[in-house]
Amino acid sequence: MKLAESFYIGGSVTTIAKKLLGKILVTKINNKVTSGIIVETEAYSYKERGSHAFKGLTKRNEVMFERGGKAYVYLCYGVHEMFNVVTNDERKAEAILIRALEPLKGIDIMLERMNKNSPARITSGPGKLAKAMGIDRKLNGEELWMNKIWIEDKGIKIKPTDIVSRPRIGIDYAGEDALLPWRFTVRENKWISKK
DNA sequence: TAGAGGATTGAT
DNA sequence: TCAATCCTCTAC
Repeated sequence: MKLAESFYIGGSVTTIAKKLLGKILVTKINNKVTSGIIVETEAYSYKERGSHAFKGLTKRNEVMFERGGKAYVYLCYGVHEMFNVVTNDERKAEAILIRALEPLKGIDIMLERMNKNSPARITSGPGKLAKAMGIDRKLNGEELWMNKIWIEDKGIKIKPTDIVSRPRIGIDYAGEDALLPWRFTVRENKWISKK
């Protein structure tokens, strides 16, 4: 079952970021289906400096200001596409960066996209999982209950005690907001990014 | 219209 | 530790 629009509305962005752990992200790009269990997320809000939305609406981040349940995809460092899930109501710009997956379906397709022979760590990082899943900026603004990219409510059950909270990665410019423990991972999962 | 820099990655 | 690489955003 695809998660409905209501999943993405009406909870704090950190609560939804935690609820996304264990869910399944699925893409169908050029008729190729790939999927993976979400094992790492980061929450971003217009209220804090770590977020693209902090300084207000721009052409790049306008999807963040729309109603929750859409994909926000942008180019980072001119090299990598990043996939985010937009949450909550219009104007309350919040989004969740999907940072790591445990591959499920279409692993052969992922290997081909990544030019790799082994699936080890193939989706352990936001840039890598976007590429492996075939996600690019053409999906920016796409609703997550249509037929290109969606999230399913099965996967694995994550107990609250199995969720680890830490500061987010790569946002030193955010000052003390960089210390917010808004990065969530499944405890001891081998697919999470970095160390 | 120019200049700076980034929610990363992989190689050195 | 560092380069790749291309937008976006800001300031002039």
